[in-house]
Amino acid sequence: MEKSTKGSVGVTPRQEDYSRWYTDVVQKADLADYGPVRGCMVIKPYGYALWENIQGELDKRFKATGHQNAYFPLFIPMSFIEKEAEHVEGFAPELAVVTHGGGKELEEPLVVRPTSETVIGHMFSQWIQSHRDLPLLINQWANVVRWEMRTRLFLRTSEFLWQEGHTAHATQEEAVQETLRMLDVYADFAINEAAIPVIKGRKSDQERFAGAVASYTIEAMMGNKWALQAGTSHDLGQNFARTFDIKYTDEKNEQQFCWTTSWGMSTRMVGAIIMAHGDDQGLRLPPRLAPIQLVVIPIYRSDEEKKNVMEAVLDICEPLISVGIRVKIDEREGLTPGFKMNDWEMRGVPLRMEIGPRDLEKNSVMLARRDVPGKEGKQAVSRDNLIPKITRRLNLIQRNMLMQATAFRDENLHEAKSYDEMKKIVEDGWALIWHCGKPECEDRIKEETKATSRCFPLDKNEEWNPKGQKCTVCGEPAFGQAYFSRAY
RNA sequence: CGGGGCGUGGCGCAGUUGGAUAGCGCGCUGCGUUUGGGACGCAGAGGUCGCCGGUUCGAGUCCGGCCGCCCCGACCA
Repeated sequence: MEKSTKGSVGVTPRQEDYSRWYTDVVQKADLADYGPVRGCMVIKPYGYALWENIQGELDKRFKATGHQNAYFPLFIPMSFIEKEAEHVEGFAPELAVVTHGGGKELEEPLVVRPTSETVIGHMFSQWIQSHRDLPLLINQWANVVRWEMRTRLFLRTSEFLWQEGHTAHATQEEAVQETLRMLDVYADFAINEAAIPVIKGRKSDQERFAGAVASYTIEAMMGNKWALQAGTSHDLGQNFARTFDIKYTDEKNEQQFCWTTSWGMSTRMVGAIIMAHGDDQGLRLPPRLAPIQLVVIPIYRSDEEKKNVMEAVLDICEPLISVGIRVKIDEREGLTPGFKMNDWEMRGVPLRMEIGPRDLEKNSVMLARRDVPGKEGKQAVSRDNLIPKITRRLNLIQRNMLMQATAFRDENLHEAKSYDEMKKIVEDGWALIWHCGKPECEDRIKEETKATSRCFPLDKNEEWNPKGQKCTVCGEPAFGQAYFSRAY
């Protein structure tokens, strides 16, 4: 009972202070640390390993859908950013600008990329000549910088890591299709790898990417019922094609502007995983992304016991490792098994195996699930056929975490028939309303309730601007049904 | 940038109206006993008290000025 506050282990309970809980988890689970520069974080090995797993799964999906990786420069001429009117306006306040190089003032300031539509557009215009060059499907893994006022580890830092996909197409249909296809890729990744049940939707004009025709998003619900935008996909129309002169010659030998898209997912996803799954014991990682899937805790008293136990541990682990299960043996000396159990729970390892003298006698091991707290999640299993037993459990945990998160989300989605009803709902959940999509209306809602429009969910909107539906808040014709909630 | 708070070993803090060698918990090092849900004993290491200046016989403590951080508000993956 008096365990969660002892020493350097244990986190602030979520109910007491959710932000502090989050910060505690990030630091105590050893994911990240604060860097010397305001708003910049250091991603520690454990956190980076998680990011690498995220990268791996996404990258696989990008390749499978025909995209190729490339790399574009960090520095962008200021003039590039200024070319697209809405784009500058959107990004101007958060640009980091380099004015000096080699001890001299530069003729033209360089912007540290906040995103790469402009440079990539510039290059695309040189690479694309003919319809035979299309579609051009490019992705880059990179860091970007957006000067932020208030920062939080993983969720909003001045520098962050992400991937940005950039594609050019011959037709609008194809570009729209690409935008939605990549949204599906993100949703598939979130649901099946991260075990986060996201809602796919379209952003309001207010929330739309600066320079896009339409922005799509996957929205996830965090443990405090706030929303987190976990990935975005943008239909850029011909906006960037026109400003950067991305043209191709069609079959009739006529010049046409391309239709472009861009889409991104960032290290913010790590924050989403923490907040969608974490509990008062700390982090809970979905097995498919967890850097360590199975942690093994040897238990022994004497040197004699230690020798026997360690022998069994290696014996048991070798085949598991050889089939690709990510196993960690906790051989640290001078720490009790109890401490180690709590420590690895804090770090979110999905499955734990305890091996001690009693297990050797019975030719068994103890398995404990992170997603089922306490004794209930613990089970002695025989040493025979451990590979399928462990694989099965990891799959179960993965599925269970998705189920838990889905149940939690669904409990907190509510339709609101009136503005008053909506006000109540968004205090502690997401409200679905008919919404006009007008910035003035959204501003008012935000002012009065602190909630913002998250998205017009695709599965609840067969068509935009349906006849006869009125905005629940202002009474103007509705663009569609939209979720509103507090958001990160 | 506005409001609130805070800077003291790695972390969290205490330090009274100025007073002696700056203390406590956790962590860290060594040794021993422990080890199936956050072990214990003993012995150690580690601090220009954010920075600069001032008042004073004497400043962690008082005054002034900087710097940095955290929380709350307007922008954002």
